[in-house]
Amino acid sequence: MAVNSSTRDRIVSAAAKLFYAEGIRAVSVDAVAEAAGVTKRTLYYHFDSKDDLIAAYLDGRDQPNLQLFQKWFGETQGDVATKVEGIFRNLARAARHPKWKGCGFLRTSAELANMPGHPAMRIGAAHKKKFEILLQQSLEAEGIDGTEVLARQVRLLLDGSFAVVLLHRDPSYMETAGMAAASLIRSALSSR
Amino acid sequence: MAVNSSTRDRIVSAAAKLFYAEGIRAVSVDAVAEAAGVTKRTLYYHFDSKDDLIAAYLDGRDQPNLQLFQKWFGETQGDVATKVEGIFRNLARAARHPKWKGCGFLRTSAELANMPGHPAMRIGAAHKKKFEILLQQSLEAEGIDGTEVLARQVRLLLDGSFAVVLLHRDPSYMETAGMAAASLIRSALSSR
DNA sequence: GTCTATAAGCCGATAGAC
DNA sequence: GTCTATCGGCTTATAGAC
Repeated sequence: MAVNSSTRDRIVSAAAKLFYAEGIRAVSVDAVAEAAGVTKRTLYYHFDSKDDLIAAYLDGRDQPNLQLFQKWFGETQGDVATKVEGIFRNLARAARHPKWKGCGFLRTSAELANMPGHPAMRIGAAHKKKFEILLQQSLEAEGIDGTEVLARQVRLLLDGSFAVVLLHRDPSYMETAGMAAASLIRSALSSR
Repeated sequence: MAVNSSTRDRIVSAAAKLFYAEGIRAVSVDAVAEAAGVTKRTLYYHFDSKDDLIAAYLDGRDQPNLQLFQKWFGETQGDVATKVEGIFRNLARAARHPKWKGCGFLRTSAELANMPGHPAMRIGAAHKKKFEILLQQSLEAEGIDGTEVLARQVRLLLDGSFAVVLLHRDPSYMETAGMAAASLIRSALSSR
């Protein structure tokens, strides 16, 4: 029979909360199991290893995060530069929440930098690439040239703002990044 | 009498190599002591705690890193936009080295995100701020307006490229970031 | 599928000798 | 200032019962 998926989901949910709040290597499998209300043995029934659990954590964040960015882009009124700037403005608002701890994908990749082939690295890279492609498609719809490079640059500003704000705890950097992104997009718009 | 500083230096040097290569929490105090050729008790004579050692590691990287950036900026021929782009080009070259693992300051801040008041966070923030100020001064010398915002934007692109290249292992993002930085600077130059 | 119990070893940090 | 020896606790992961 199929596994009890609600137990698995509870474990992933507890892992996500703890890994994001404390960091991957700072959180033990014991702590995840306890937070999920299961024994460690049950956790190891559903996941082969802690590495497997880390991968499941990031995999579960992929679609929700992308949808949030799309929501922020879609609900901002204005041209495409303003809509992209809206992503950064919303991100700055999110970063002011006391529980905000940067980007889980980037923080995990920083922590697992000594394991380049780790499944979590592959999932993180794919997630970020999807964001880039969504961005590129939005830019392309405006008839802009060189959208691949432009989408990469906006994405560099986005990930830069995650890193910088995590270090300084000053979300205004996200608004600065949004201005830079809008400026780069407007340069491309004006040379159509 | 003064402590034997060469022993201390050997410990910091061993810590730097290991923390950068493997990550902070992945490296034990035992491993650092062994790599430095001292016992753990000697290490704890020179440092109060592992946290103290982490701070010493980052503190030791502050000036060398800043001087490297200044060297790359200074040796690149051209206007200030081209010179800044030179930093990114040199960084891309460095990132192609197999031992490159991103920015030690950013990776440490990602790993210690759950300890905002950690001495290492303060040292990292100060280091990055110094880079921003050096950049701002170079831009100001060209008679550019709004150099504070511009220096922040270039720095966001720099730290973004550290994060992105660490995840994708594709140093070409650094050249893309350098193009964006040069583009933003040229916009400011042309409106003098 | 979930439990209790435990393996086997590593963790940061310390006591006390010299 | 550096050593040997060790503390108490936590680490990932597994054995075997139900």
